[in-house]
Amino acid sequence: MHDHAETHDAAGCCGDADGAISRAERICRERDLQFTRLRRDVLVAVAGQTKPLGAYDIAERLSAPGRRVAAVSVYRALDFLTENGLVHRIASRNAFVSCGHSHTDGAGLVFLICRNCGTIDETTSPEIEHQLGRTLAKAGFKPTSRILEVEGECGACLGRSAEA
Amino acid sequence: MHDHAETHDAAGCCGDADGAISRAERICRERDLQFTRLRRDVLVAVAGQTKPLGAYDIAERLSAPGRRVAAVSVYRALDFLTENGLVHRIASRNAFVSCGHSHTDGAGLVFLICRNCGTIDETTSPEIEHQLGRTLAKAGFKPTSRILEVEGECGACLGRSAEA
DNA sequence: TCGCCGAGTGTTACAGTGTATCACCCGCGA
DNA sequence: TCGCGGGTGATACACTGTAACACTCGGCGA
Repeated sequence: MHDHAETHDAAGCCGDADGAISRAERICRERDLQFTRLRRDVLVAVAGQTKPLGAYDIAERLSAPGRRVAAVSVYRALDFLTENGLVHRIASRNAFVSCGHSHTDGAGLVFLICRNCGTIDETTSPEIEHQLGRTLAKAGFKPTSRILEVEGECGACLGRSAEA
Repeated sequence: MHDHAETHDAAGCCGDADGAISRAERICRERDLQFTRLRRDVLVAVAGQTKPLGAYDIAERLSAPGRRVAAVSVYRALDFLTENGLVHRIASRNAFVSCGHSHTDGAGLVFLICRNCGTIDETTSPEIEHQLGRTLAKAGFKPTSRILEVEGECGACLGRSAEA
């Protein structure tokens, strides 16, 4: 897992990598999929961050003197993880974040990307999902996937700039 | 302009390149910006399509035996055009489409991307915009820009597959 | 008129992102 | 034991985007 696993095992300090891992294990067991070492490592790398990581960043992090992880392998692992809803791709950044919500599809997922600190937050809004459904129906469009990403300044950064 | 300009000058046949051009000319006049040949050519190339074009596609289209247009130049023109709301970037495709709506920012722009035929449509939904505003406010997030892209099957393709 | 300046463009080089392809390993069932 | 399929390693390559510098051209003040 990671270096200071003993000092905490709940959510918190690092994007809750442990939680993501156990969720992944459960999902793979349920769907009869392999949760291999590479896939686990990639998920840990992504989950240990609130900022999005590029595939090449991940490859670099996982590579050590003894082991070289090529970007291709990372992409394959990321494909697997995104297909199973464990990580999300941030289209506007060409980067990936681990999924916080154990999320029911169609929850109206919104990504909040902070211009200032680079942190990515997720929210959901059933109302947006509902309105979007109406809009699509009116347009005669049958959706298979959607992305909603908002860039701006997060609450924490707003607070910091206000007090300065 | 384009080859058969006389046969029509309204909307229609080719994504309404002419309309886009005249809108661009007006905007540049209003804002005291230069609507140069390169910028016009790039806009024409993009506006003549309902499918999104990559920057390199555009460069290729604009290049002719006598003139070579480098991708860099296209990127610069695209930056200019997107800044002024004349074209939009489709983040999920790394590609660009011309903007149909003479659009007031904050209209709740939605891109509908057809999996099947590749066509991109725009709609707007003030209701979504409204809900999104509420959601962001609740999260304490101050937005500067947003993207909402939906992938799926467009009405035309649904019709075609139904009749088959 | 001369020279400067700034915007736009051309050009080269390069960094970052993503995919195709083939080889290899390894577990598993026939 | 053999073959098979999924996962991985490795190389090569295509596509996307940016940095840096040179050049042109029009405007403007000395």
